[in-house]
Amino acid sequence: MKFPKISEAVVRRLPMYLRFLNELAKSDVQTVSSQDLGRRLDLNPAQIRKDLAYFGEFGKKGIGYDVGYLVEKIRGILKLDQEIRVALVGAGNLGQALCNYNAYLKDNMRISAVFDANPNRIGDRINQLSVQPMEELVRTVREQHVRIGIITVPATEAQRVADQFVEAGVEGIMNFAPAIIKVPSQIRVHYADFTIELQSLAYYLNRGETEEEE
Amino acid sequence: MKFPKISEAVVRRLPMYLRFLNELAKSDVQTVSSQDLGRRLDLNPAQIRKDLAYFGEFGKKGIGYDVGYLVEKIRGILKLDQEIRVALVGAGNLGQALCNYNAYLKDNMRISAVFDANPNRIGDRINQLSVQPMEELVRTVREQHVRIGIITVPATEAQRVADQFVEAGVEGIMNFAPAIIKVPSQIRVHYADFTIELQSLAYYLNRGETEEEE
DNA sequence: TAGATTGTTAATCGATTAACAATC
DNA sequence: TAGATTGTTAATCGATTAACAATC
Repeated sequence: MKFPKISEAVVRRLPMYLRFLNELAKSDVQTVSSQDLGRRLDLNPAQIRKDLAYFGEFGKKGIGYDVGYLVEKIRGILKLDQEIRVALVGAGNLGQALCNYNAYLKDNMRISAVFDANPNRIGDRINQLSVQPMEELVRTVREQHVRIGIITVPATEAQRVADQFVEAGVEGIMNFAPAIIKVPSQIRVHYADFTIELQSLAYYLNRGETEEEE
Repeated sequence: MKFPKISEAVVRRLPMYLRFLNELAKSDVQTVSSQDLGRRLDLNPAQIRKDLAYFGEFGKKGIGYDVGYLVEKIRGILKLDQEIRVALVGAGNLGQALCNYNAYLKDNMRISAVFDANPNRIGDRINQLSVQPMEELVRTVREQHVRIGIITVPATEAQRVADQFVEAGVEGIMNFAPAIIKVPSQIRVHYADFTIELQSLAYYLNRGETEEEE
């Protein structure tokens, strides 16, 4: 199941398709066309067909795509047909939020360990999990076959945590800290950088506007 | 200060430049070249020069860019030279995390009001702010001249909250809920969709790998 | 059969990169 | 002056969209 060189843009659309398809499945919709998908997701139908066609012929001409079948296929492509273990470092507000989201991530991703550098937090229970000290990270991650590491620590600590994850052998890192981290090239890093999102949003505000109707 | 049609990609790089420039300024670095920036941010220097040139001639040939001057310019472009008020709806884990981040967003964005639909949370204090009931959203947002709304509620409630923000006159919305929201076209929506980021990360994992050295 | 919709090729559009004259 | 680096034009690359034959 090897695929050609797929662009990042394509890969990032797959989870969007999946989410909508899951909604459709829940509503017992059997079939969906690229036009339906496009209307809902604000995408060009041709783009959707092209995206899917990179991975196989999932549709039927004249009919569209079988919802259940397409869900299975996309899950397979994204490797969500197996459980993927995740570890999180930084049990602060954001880290706790993500742990509790666990339900949300249910789509076969599971946070299976939480770590923190603050001794006061060690042993705290977050959504079934007990917060562990940093010293146990490498061993635990290896033992549990954790494949993705989530970083929710201050920017100054991000690189250090990333190094530990790398040492422990994770394959991907999701970094919420506002910092660029350096890792070996075979390890994939995705950023969730809230500040950048918010600052770029500011660009689109209307200039000035401090004067108001009183 | 009106600019030509700038692509989203360019706008999203500006905050990255800003962040690194701020670091340089703190280290008392006077001057930076597009090559320095590119090395650090993993971008092509030509791209950086081109990005900046959309907005003016900020550099000196043979020298580079003055760090302090460029910081001021980018802040102006992003409209961060004025305080931008932000309101947040959903005082759950994630909402609280973002409120406490307030320090981080200090770059002239300030969360000035927090709302929640849960009666038990009304009046709770989060980082100086008292959680208000949804009924007060429209009035408060108008009074405080809030320009950006942050949504951190469950997906099922996201559209309802967005509608309220729109009614109250915000100019931009930052949506953390895993749901697409519909708003009038003059209102800008940015998504911070953690699930999509994580699922697309899974794509890049190595297939299979459940068998391990034991 | 007529209508709908896919998969795919070709056309278009836009973004990134290279190259270089201008100049500090 | 020689070396460095910008701003900008031209070349390249890649992604999106249009179009349409195949076919359910």
